[in-house]
Amino acid sequence: MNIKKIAEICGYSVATVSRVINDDSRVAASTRKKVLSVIDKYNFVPNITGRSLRTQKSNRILVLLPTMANQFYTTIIQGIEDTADEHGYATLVAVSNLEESKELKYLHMLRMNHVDGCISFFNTLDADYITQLSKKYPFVQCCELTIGAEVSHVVIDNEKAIYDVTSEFIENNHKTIAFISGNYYKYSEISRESGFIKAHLDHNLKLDKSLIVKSFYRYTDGAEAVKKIFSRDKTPTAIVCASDSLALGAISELKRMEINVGEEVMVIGFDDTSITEFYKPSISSVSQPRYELGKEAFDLIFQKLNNIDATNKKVILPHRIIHRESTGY
Amino acid sequence: MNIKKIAEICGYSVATVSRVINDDSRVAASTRKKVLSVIDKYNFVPNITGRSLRTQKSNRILVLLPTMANQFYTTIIQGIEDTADEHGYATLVAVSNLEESKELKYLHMLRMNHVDGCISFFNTLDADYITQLSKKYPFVQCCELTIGAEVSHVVIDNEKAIYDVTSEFIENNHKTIAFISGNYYKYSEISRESGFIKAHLDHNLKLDKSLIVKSFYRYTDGAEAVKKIFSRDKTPTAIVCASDSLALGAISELKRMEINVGEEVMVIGFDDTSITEFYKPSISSVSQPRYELGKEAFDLIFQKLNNIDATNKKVILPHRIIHRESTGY
DNA sequence: AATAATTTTGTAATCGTTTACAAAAATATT
DNA sequence: AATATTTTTGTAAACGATTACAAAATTATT
Repeated sequence: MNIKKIAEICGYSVATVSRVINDDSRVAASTRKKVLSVIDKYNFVPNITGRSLRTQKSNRILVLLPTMANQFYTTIIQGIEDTADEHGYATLVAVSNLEESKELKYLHMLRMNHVDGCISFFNTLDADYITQLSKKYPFVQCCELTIGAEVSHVVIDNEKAIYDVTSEFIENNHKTIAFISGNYYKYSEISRESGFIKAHLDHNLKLDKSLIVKSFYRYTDGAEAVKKIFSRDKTPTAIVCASDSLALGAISELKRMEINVGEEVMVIGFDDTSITEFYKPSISSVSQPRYELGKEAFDLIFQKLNNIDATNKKVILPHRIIHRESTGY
Repeated sequence: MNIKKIAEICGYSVATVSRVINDDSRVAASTRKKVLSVIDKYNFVPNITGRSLRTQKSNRILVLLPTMANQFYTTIIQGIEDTADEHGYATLVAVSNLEESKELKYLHMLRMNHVDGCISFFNTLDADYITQLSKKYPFVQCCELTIGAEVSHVVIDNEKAIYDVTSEFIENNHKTIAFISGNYYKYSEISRESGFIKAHLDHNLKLDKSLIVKSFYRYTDGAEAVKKIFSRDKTPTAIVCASDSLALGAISELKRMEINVGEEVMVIGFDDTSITEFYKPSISSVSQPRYELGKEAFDLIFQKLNNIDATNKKVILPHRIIHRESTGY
């Protein structure tokens, strides 16, 4: 079944049928009614390929993830998908594995009109490239951003999140606080670290830089970091972690050392992935509004889809600090 | 840049250029060389929309998940994606949320040629529908299957997995063993339960049906199940769970009851999701070969993509039982 | 009632490919 | 050298939609 057959059955031209489909005002009410009834009867849905070829639009957006293996993304994608669906867009998910070549390959889909826009969660490409790309194609960064790039994005205030967490510890009389983070030198890491430092400054607490440990985000890296930190003279009474996996590793090492987490030492993670709730002790964490991040990301790209020259918006959504056993609750 | 421009630059017709692109043998070697150099120079990639319209193929497959919120799927999808990519197929991921209407909506993409085939992880639709669908469109079930449907699928031997696990417990002298499962009445559940029962029969161990508890797959359901089981006279010394989340809930409840998991009571989960390794105690589990399941699922659909009448294959991949602290290792 | 203005409909080109079929060129056979 | 065969190339029609533009039908204005 295609538009031509529908047209034949109706006794109108394909142009008229097409106008009905696309809600074009210049078609008589009576005609519209007849055409719609035939469309309905045959369950006709216009072929998206034909339409895409003609309109040079695919009505698809690409979601570009650094990896699939992170619980954190699933709810965000759901938010994107639901919102995209409402606006008649399909969502395609692809994974770059942090490889620039794969990233370029998928971004090539923009140039080829295979997708109309891209929501990206992490870019290895530089600010200039991203800026230029975003001038020509609807492009939005979500949760991470390329520092210096002119592009719409939606994030939480990573600096403030860690600032708040750290300040809370300081206000509860913790004098020695450690910070375990990743070392990709990306926006989220830089701003989280700066939040950690700022909290010390604002509360006149002297900060020993050796309390800041950086490695990767693996579970084992959290454990290693704790070993390192606790080989110092003055050991911390609170540990701020830049991810839940780091917090998990840190806590399991502390348990091995028979240090009571939540009493002797407080630990907090980041992202509030499902493991935080189930672990013993349950892990306090900074929660990002995942579904809303996804929804907002689509809203942002939708503006660009309708007008590529729409101004770049920088949206910041609120985070929440969730206290569980690992911070003594 | 399009094929017409390339043709002009080369001084050949679009037909010849198209033949070069599609590795058609009837083009002179010298011509091929010239055309390829121009294609290379301009970085030309044929427009997939134009091609799709003409060939009535999209070179895309759909992966239909019941939910995104399960770590279990990520590696399988990676396996599908990598293999699909090798064969020039793009992978689209969609989520049904177990709603029949959404499932139908996405399957409609098959009829509309938006995708060439579908790999599905759970179907709410009945065997007849699936059978008919699979006759007309490349369709493969992965990890789950619709009992009675004639369709290619790839699974592990769920019955044998639980049979092996249970048998091991029996052989290690456990006399009272509980089984906690979901109650969707899907293939995996039915076969796992039957493996549990069969192991008892084959080892002449009497089975009290009240030791089989069914609910959902949530963490809390595992905890509830343990409460129920331990309110009996004769409490079990081993618990077989149909998922890791159930095992997690069970273990945390046992801990609350101050029962030593891995010594007094053994617990094993299913799927070997990342939490199993990190929890305290670490959780034993049945591991499915996730990447290979994905790879095989694509291989199966690839056969159907090339010949819709290819015979339906039922592939069974090997599982592994991984022992950790929760079974005393 | 004739004309102008507006609304409704149709014709045909277009998007970027692939592919029957035809035509031309190259090679083989007599 | 003439003809038959094979190889290589080109022409033009599809695929299924949208959309200028033209034409026809309707309505409004005089």
